[in-house]
Amino acid sequence: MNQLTNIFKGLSDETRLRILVLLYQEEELCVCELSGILEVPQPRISQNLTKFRDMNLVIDKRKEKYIYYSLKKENKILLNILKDVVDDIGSYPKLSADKAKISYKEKYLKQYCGKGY
Amino acid sequence: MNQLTNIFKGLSDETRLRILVLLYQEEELCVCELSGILEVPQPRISQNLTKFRDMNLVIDKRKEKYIYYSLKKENKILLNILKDVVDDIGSYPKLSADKAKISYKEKYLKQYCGKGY
DNA sequence: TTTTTATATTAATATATTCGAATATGTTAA
DNA sequence: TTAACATATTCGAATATATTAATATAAAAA
Repeated sequence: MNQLTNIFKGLSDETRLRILVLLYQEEELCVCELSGILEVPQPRISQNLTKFRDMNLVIDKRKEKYIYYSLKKENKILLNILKDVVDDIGSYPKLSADKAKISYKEKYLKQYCGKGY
Repeated sequence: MNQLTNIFKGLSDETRLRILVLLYQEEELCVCELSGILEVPQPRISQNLTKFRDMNLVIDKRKEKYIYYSLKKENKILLNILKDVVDDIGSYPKLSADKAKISYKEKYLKQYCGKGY
């Protein structure tokens, strides 16, 4: 039950909610993409992702310079809750705006130079 | 979106989650029933219910001596989330135990003497 | 009216959270 | 190796939240 209240605590902060909603909509995102899309300083993104990892809500995978985060698919409750939110995303302009920015995510890989990742 | 993170904040505390889960499963409960079922002091129940009322998550209705609280049916997001939790209530022994105690709720109306309420 | 019961509020204190600044670590590229 | 970049960690200040005890209000019963 602590696991459950912790999930809600995770969702109770705007930045963290935005991160999780983005990860629900996009298979994986790295720290700098999240920082760029949300316009939130990198350390804050990183701190929150660390908490999520400690809570077993996300996993991380390094790909060269970048570390990509994605939701743990095993956590059904979290996925169900995020589905509830995303199903109603039209009611939340900020979440919709974040989603729109996913298409431009490469922009936030500052060193991106067409190498295919 | 603040409304949304506030809902999650509401759910992120064990006592508050238990209150909302009870109200999801039972049309209405008064303060002393909640206090008795959860074994949590009355002022704490009352304070949390006041916050819920301020957030438009519950409504209250006086019936003689007692004040009964119930969920606002308009808040679809909250109801959906509570459904997710209750659908998996078997995973949360404390929530299941609370639910079982609903049958004895009259016990917590200390002045109950068979008058039909 | 006085007492009892149910609920709400307040004040004091303890605890937790958030955020930014500074810094550290790890990786890649030159 | 050094420089540049991506990510992580630590710490302190400001703020928010939780908890308890004491007390207030309001309705019902005596």
